Amino acid sequence: MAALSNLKITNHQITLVDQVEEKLLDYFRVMKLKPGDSIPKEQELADALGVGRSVLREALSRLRMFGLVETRTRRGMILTEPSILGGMKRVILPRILGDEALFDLLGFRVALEIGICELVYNNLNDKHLEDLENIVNRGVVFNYGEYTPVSEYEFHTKLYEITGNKTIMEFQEVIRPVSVFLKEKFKAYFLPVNMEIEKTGKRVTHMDLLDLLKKKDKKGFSQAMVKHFAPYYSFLRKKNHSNGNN
Amino acid sequence: MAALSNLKITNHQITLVDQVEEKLLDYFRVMKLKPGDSIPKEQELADALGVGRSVLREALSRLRMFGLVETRTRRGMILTEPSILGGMKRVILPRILGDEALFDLLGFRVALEIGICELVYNNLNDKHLEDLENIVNRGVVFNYGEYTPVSEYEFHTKLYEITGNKTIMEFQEVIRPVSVFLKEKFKAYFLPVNMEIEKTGKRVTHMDLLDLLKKKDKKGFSQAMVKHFAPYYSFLRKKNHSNGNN
DNA sequence: TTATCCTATTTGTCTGACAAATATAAAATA
DNA sequence: TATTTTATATTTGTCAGACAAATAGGATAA
Repeated sequence: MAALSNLKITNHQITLVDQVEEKLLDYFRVMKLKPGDSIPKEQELADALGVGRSVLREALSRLRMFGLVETRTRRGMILTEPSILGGMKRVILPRILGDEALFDLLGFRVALEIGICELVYNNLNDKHLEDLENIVNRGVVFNYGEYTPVSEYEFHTKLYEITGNKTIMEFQEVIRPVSVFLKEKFKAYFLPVNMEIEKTGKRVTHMDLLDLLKKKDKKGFSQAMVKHFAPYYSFLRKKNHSNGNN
Repeated sequence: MAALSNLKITNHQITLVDQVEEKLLDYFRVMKLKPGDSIPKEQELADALGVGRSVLREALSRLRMFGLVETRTRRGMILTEPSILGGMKRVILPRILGDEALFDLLGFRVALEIGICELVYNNLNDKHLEDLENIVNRGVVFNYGEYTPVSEYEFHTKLYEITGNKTIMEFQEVIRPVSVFLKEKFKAYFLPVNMEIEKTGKRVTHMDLLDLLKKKDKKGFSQAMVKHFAPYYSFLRKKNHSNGNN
């Protein structure tokens, strides 16, 4: 049923701070507080929860981190609208995350990028096409038909931007280091794949994608995007990569 | 260029805790620490950074929250592999997030769900088909051809599961409250849309999706998924929804 | 050699203190 | 009286010290 119930097997014992954090979030929920609403001062909260101010502050520190609460001296604390991916940003440290997590993130990114095709197509206007054209025209290919990281970045960032979805845009920024890191770490895999694609002329270029958008060919665009990401799909399908240090 | 550079305009002044948090993350990066590696004890870190132990602990509390560090009494602290979406889980509080953020999350979810089609298709095996069949067979429709939340949940969760991507699965769990909340809040929008779909016989059912998977019709499956989510797309296209309180 | 106990160390928590900032009240000025 | 300035009180940010609980590692006993 709940396939993910094993995610919360926290080995380390639950500390007071954890409990207070939970209690605070519950408090916000129960009181139906909204951004802008003020919450009691530290001492009051600490007393109400029966903990020291330091414990309360450690819990508050967590909530402050993703902008769920804001405090100004003497003015008390107010609830604010949190940054959804703010927390994620901090823990995306490719050198600390294990390969499995990194692969999952790459798969996540690729899936999302395919998934936005519909949104891109729905939102597309002439200004977007013009911008994309400029990006494609100044795009630089550096070896075996691969785009430079900057060109690649500009083009796909523009696609995200066209969706008009800020969370998706932010996600792209957060997850970029992972793609860059994996491409570098496993270049022994990607290089020959790219050479093969180049040789067989099967590459889907940014220009191709743009042309399909210009032609208002929705299905063609979606399918071309899938092809464009083919190297990643084949990479992810082979789960047993060596460490890339050969 | 950097379309998101305005994300960090933090109004509130940067506190010592924020700085220490940054310094700690830098320290991990620079020292190339990996999960399992131990880090200096609190007092040493505090002294090294020239701050009190309480400030250091507030920063550590944040890192502990996503499982980036773990501490055991007397045994010191060790780095651990963080939970990528752990932070996100905490701030997805539909009643606190604004409508724009909620819409963005819904769009994110729909895009991702469309995007996983390729991964689902790639990973699909007979056991998966059997499981899906069971889920579809015991699925319950409750009004105007709409599935009950449980049936809907089971089917789509299974699709996520087939991808074999833990981050994607976890994401589904995190974001579910948003879909549920929005569907309830804006049922005045969704109800007539669903009635219309039912009347015109254009509904793509879970059975339809399963049949396409059985037939190994990849393109058909992807396109059917887009149709299956049509109500959401049309909902998101109309940005100026009233508060749903009419 | 193995099992048990002791001690020192480290984290978790509490309390009290003070500086900095500022909302509010009080006082001074036009 | 209305407005500006000043003073006070309050609240957060930070530090320091204390102690309990847990336990690693050594000392001691079997």
